[in-house]
Amino acid sequence: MAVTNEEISELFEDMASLLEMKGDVIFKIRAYQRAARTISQLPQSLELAVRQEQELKKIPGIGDAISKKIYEYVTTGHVAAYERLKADLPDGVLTLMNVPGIGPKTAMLIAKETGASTVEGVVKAIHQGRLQELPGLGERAAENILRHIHSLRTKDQRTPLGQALPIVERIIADLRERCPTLKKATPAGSVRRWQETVGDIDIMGTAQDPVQVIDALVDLPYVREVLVHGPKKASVVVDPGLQVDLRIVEDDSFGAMVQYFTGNQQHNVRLRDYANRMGLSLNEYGITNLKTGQIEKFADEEGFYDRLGLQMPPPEIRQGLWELDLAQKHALPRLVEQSDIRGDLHMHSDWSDGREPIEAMMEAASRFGHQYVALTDHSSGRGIANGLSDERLQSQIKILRTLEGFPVKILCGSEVDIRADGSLDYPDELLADLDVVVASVHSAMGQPVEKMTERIIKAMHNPHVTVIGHPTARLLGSRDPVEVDMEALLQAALETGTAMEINSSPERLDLKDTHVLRARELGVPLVISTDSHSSGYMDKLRFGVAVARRGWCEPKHIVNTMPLEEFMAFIKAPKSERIHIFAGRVD
DNA sequence: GCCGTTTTCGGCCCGACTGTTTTCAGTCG
Repeated sequence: MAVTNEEISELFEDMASLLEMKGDVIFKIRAYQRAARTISQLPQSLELAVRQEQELKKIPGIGDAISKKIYEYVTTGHVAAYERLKADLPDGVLTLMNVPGIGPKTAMLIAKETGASTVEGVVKAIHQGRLQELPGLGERAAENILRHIHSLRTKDQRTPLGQALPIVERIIADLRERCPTLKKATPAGSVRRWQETVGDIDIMGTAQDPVQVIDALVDLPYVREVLVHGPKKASVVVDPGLQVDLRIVEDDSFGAMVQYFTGNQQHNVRLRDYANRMGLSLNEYGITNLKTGQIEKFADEEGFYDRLGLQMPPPEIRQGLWELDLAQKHALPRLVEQSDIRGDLHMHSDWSDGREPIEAMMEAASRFGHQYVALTDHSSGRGIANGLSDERLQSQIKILRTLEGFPVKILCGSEVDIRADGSLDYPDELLADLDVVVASVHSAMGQPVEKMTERIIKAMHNPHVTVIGHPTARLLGSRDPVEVDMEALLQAALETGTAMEINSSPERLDLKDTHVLRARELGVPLVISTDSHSSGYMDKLRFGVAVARRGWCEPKHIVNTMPLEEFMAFIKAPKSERIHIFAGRVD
């Protein structure tokens, strides 16, 4: 059975909770929590690392004891220390912690004193008045617990970035319109880090009249509920049900504040640890000299990091992994930017399921500033998407080859279905006429992992397949990714010279950030495409660029940053040679 | 349990909020 990093991360998170219940040393507990959070965002599967006998201790926050436990879990399926802890404590204590407001201490107290081991048991204990009598708890606490039980912590209460970002932009625009004194305004938190989903929205600003801005937020027509309304801070819930926190701060502490609220938490923990060793203490107001007690303020983040002798890491890679080590050496990578992208290799016209004619798409691509663009309408297997028959594809190719009047170089392409058995929808002779072939899975998504992996790898071995489109076929919040051995796909991509797509569509973001980081490590060619179905969609490119940045990609890691001539040479070369061309770029 | 520009021992991020407390513990981000 495959062991996922997520599973291992949860195990250590649980171990930390159990240790806290037992009243163990807080620093040991923190160590487990740190390890858990680091593991949840690692690019590479720990199972694989163990099997390849790699050194786990190189991972920050993982030392002797934890690496041994990882080894134990991967090889035996359980961790003895964890089982012992669980056996020592009342049943169900971990379940109780699913209620917001109930942490390890309270869970332990409730389980021990009331015997409740389920959420229902807690409700019963409250109705019987037994919970209220416990030391440290009272009527208010019981009321809060009851209220929170209705909004149980579940994993999927996060909002896709694609939905959150337009809301942020609208709020900032509306505040600007209503408050002339609003100076700076920027999102912080997971939005600024371009995380694929966000829990809430943080906005930081400076203004001559903070009250005016705070009041303006509270009065916005799409504010559904006001949670907090103070002179410098407000928290509201806006229409689709998303919490927005706005803070207005003094100009001179804006840098420290934005840094603090951008996180992520792991990054901040490591940064403050690092600062402590310099005799400095960090908080959201500035940098304090521990000896003199003097506080320095910072109007911008660059100054803040600079005071610590660090290069400022882009928000997307503030992950608490290795960014601070590189920042210290002033050796952070120059991450890819939207302006580096020279072409879009995945889009549809009204020949299949796009909404606009070819000409409109080409006009938009030209306006966007692309040097080249591939039209990739669906293949015949996508009946529902009005996929092109062999004959229609042939006539489309003819039209595209003679289309004139666009500054952008037009490439003939197709998004061809990878059928359930790994064969493709078009014969090889037809595929050979195309410049760019994006091969994607759109059907039989429930296949077991071995079959799905084999299926996609078979498509990679086709000499005409340029790119694998949205490799896991997930739809954020609505469709789980297909089960596939990503490591095997990436290895096959290397062997066959096939590129992997970063699909920029905000509901896909597929490959995802951690896959991209792994692909980058291995040297797999990556492509950032939009999968546009209308001309207005092309600017979704920024989402794909953000995923690439979260995967630490520089321009050289992305195939479609190549200028036209270089790109044409790349796709004209046989696949077996492409990986060498690409590697020459990366070295 | 982890880690090293002061340390292989002795430190370990920081503050806000809440509800329960008369000075703090627990939870959260």
